[in-house]
Amino acid sequence: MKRPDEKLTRNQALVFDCLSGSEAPISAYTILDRLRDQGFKAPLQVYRALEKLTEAGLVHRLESLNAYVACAHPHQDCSHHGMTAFAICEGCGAVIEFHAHDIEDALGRLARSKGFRPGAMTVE
Amino acid sequence: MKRPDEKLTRNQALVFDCLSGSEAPISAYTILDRLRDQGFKAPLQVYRALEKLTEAGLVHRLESLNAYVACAHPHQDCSHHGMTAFAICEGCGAVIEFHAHDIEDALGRLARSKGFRPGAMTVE
DNA sequence: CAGTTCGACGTAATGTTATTACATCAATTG
DNA sequence: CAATTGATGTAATAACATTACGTCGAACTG
Repeated sequence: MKRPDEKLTRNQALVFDCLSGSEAPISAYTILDRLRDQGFKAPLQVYRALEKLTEAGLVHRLESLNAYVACAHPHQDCSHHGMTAFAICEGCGAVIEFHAHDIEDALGRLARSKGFRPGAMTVE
Repeated sequence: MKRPDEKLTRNQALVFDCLSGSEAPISAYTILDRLRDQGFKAPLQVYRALEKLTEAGLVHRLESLNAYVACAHPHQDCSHHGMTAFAICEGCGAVIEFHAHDIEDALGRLARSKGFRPGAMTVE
């Protein structure tokens, strides 16, 4: 998997590679454990990296799992895509990521009709 | 708010009433604190009740908040409704719960087209 | 260059959310 | 009655996440 490491710091790159190399979503503490050999010692090192990567659209958080996954198409900028939806296999943990603009629009309209201004959307 | 307490045990009824009486979603530990006067002492008392109430469709878990909320229309049986979607105010925490069958169907079709058989859906 | 600011980092401690393990008790049922 | 089942009580622990505080180095600014 390609890694757009242009502006990534060392910690961010390590976390991103760890996620990219994982078949299924993994938790922050799993990442921590896997990066102990690279010098990681504290959760914060992972969480700080995850925060930046998520902001950059390179990583997504799966709310229903408390786990993280590398973006399936990091060349595009997911952070500009509005909603990202995930299909998650309850058996093996495999994740399919997709963008459905029609669904996003429909949800946005529904929310607005209730007086909400859509910020983030979670669809899993 | 009406409470369909037919088959609820004491603990389940207490937890349900606590959620029903709350404006915004609250965490399991907040529930625990609010029920200390009623004899609650351990997280498990809350989690066990939440599990049953959720199964019964009387309570929903908001994955993005790690919090719980009473069902907005417990007379219907949400557990038979497939997807339940939530609009959550980032400012005040107010929640609107709604069912959107067209969106549910569209998501289901998308998931199936990727080889998934839809189990649970989270839309927030 | 000196001084300042700012972002990333290191470390420790703590806070929050959820589960496991094990014992008890009451109601049902064969 | 014996056996099973489901709800409960209590304690301990696991899993996930944040706060607090100090250091360092790069980039800007005078």
